[in-house]
Order: sequence, then structure tokens, then C-alpha cells
Amino acid sequence: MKPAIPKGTRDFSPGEVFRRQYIFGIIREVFVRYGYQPIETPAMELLSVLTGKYGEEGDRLLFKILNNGDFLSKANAEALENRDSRRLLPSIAEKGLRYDLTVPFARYVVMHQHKLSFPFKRYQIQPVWRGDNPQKGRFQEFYQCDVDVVGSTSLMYEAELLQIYDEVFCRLGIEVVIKFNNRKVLYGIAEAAGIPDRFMDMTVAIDKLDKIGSQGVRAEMQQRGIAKEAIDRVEQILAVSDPEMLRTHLCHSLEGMKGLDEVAELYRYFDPATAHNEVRFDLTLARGLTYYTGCIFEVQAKGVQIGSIGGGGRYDNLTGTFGLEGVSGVGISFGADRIYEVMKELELFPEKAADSLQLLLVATDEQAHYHAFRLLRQVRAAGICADLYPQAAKLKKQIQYANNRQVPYVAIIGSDEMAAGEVSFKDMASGEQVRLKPEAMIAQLAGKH
RNA sequence: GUGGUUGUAGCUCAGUUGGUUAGAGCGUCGGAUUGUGGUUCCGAAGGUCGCCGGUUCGAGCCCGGUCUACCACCCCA
Repeated sequence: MKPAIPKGTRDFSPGEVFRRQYIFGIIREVFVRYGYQPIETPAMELLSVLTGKYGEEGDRLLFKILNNGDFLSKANAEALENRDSRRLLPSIAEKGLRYDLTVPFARYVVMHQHKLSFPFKRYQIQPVWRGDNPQKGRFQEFYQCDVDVVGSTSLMYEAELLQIYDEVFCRLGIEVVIKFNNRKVLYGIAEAAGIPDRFMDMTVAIDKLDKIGSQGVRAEMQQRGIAKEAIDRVEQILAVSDPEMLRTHLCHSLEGMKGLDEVAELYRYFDPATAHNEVRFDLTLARGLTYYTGCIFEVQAKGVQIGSIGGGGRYDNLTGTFGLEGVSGVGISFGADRIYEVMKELELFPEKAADSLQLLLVATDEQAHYHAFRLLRQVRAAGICADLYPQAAKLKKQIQYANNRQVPYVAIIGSDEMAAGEVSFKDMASGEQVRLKPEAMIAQLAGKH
């Protein structure tokens, strides 16, 4: 058979893994410095945990895991007969692959609530799976890097998370726009337009503004059955960009005013003008994930055609669905795979960090080979990343191997060198070669490091 | 889940209106006086033309299906 991997999944070769680790390293470093602690959760969760948390679309994209054993014997016979996948599913699959890191985290918090002290700040860097149609920067298996804090409603954390976004992308060298908005404000708009029951339809439509334009948004809302007068009102309010000016429009909506208060509070903590990147309040930012209730965030890279590379928000009652009420959380996610695509396209990866091998030992005869292996141990013990060619092959071949692996230094050992207790130490970039005692070579390499 | 584009050596691609043993560049491997790479020269290997089926005397080229990557929708990181 021909080897293949499932669609939307990838192998990562050494050069890619080095670059990915560079991204993860910077993200992790910032997370830790802001006081977040790592956790990990299983790739599989019970479907009862995952189902219904991401809306209808999310449920469709969820990977289900077929029960082990003779799963058909326990299958819902009637559903099977009628080919009703939806009703058959619970009887043949009880597990699924996690769809994001936020819901598993909420589950974790509820299960471990007695061991945690709140506010609890955690970060988590793990793959997630979605049965989505793959495209560029869009995979069925991809990594998310999440930071969340639960157990506090302070807007301080919204401000902190904006700073984390700003700092990470600054360190990675990616220019971004960090947008934020507030679901309560959006709800206020719906109320002011007299369509609180069409809140979701309205937000889905206005979320597409920069893609389809205001005419497109009108058409979308109309198609979703929203009355013309309401559409006019929504459009009128959306034209107001300043949150303070919005107050007059939303004054009859308690929820909307509360949202505006939150935005004002966020500004007291954080002045967007002090950020390295463009941070802006954007009324048209909506986001789909149904569990967000307050501030919402989204990050877009400048100069690259790719979806958002980060997103998040506040969710007031995610733990409530697992039986723990009154715990508010807020968090953001970094899409590592899309960040990788952006950095690759914009050539933002540093030159180094490719192959860390510093020295290759090569031997010209069997006796020297055994000798070189003993020397290799000394070199490695000194903390130098080194390797030995596995046999005393032709020197040309060995040097060529060093060249292919881009090793900066090569130490040649033959009978002459052995007799003198030395090595021929070659600088691959310049081609210069000197005879040295092994100790001197080690000292020199250790100094460079 | 819907619609569209695509697929030829390891990589980037040629391949003329369907017609004998499918090509190039790069890479790989071997060689150019015995212990030296990145340049040059010579030579070689490597393809069931994504997969399955159909039309045809004959298919890399036409038709159908399928898979992948990509694009739009949907949704999102």
C-alpha cells in the first residue's frame, strides 16, 4: 500500500520543528512571566463534555471516536435501521477529540476546584482537532496556545491579555491588528434595534462587514429575516465608532450600557496608544463561539491573507454547564500553525535555530574511529552538541555530510593526529584548518557557545 | 456539509489536434592519481503520468468516480 496521512494533518521535519519550537518557546516564556501555570488534558474527552458547547456548526466538526469492541451490538437498532446518524451516534460513540482547549479547561476547573485557588491562571499548549475542510492555514489537527484565568471578573485580566497579545507578536516580529469588542454592547445594539431575539443572526451578519461590505451585511440580515427598520437602526449605530458616543444610542439597554461600562473600565487599565501594535475597539467584531459573554478579542496579521491568528474572550458561565456556577473566566488563544504560515511567508524566522549540531568528528581509519568515539564522549560532556560519522568512510563523503548538515566545525582524526594526540580542526565556513589538542578545541567551542 | 480548481521523477515544471522505448533544470548516487565539502567536467540511477474504472485499434492527454492540496461558502486558529 501507498503510505499516506489523513487530510488536514502534517508531518513536521527537523527544520519545521525547530521553527515551531521557536514560536512555542516565545509564547510560553511570555505566559510564564505573566504568572500563568501549565496544565495538560487528554486528547479525548467524553462527548457529553464537548457536545453543545460550540453551536450546531461545532458539533458537526467534532471528531467522534467509535466505541471499542462490538459496538454494533449496543447500537440503537431503530436509528441504525433508519440510517439516522444523529440518533445512532450516542449509542456507538461516547468519546471525541477535543475541539479547543477552553472547554476541557472548564471541565478541569470543575473537577479540580477544591485543589485550586482562585483566580486560577493557566496556560496550555496542545493540539486540537476539527473535521473542517482543509485550506491554507486551516487544518484538521492544529496547535492552540491558550491562556485563561478563571475565578475573577476583574477587567484587569482583559487588559493583561491584550498586553500578552501585543508582547508575543512584537517578540515574534509580526505586525498585527488586535481588535476587541464586547458581546454585551452587541446585545445592546440588538435591543436598541428591537431585535434582541435575533442577536445571533445580527452578529453573524455584521461580523462579515470587512469582507462583504455594508450592502452585503444589509442583504445578509434581510436574508436572515430581520426587518428593514431594525436593519436601518443597526446600521445607524454601527456608524458610531466611539464607545462614549454609543451611550446615547444604547441608553435604553441595560445590558448594552453594562458593556460600555466594561469597555470604559478596560481603557482605565490599558491605553491602546501604549501598545506596540494597533489595538482597537471594533464594533463589528462578533466571533462565533457561543460561550462568550463579555469582552471578545481577535488578532489579524498585517500583510498576509490568512484567517485570524488569535482569538478569545470572556465567558461567564462555562463551568456552569458542569455544575459550578458563578465562576467567570476570560482567555485568549494563539494559533501556532497560522503564526508559522505568516512567519514563513513574511520570512520572519531568524537564520539560526535550524540545526544546532556544532561539531562533526570524522575518522579516516578504523582505529581512529574508535578513538574518535571516546573523544566524542568528552566533547559532549563539555556541553557541546556533537556527532561522529558512523564509519571511517571516505573523507570526501564525511565532509560532504558535514556540509549538508551545515555543521560549522569538523574535527578530522587519522593516524597522524592520533600519534600526536591532536585533531585537525576545520572551520567549514572559511575552510581553514589547524592542528589542536582536543582540550583546546573543546575550550574554543565552549567559548563560542 | 456545498460548489470550484488541481495532481507528470525527491523538488520546480515541460509534454504540441489522443499515436512507437514520457522530457528538462535542480537534487541524489558514482567517477575525474591514494586523507578534505560548498565551483567545474563526465556518467548513472530514479516515473504502473494521484488512485479506480470507461471510451478507443491506441490515453499522461477524452469521459465518470474517488482521494489529496488549494479556492469560495460555512465556520474558525
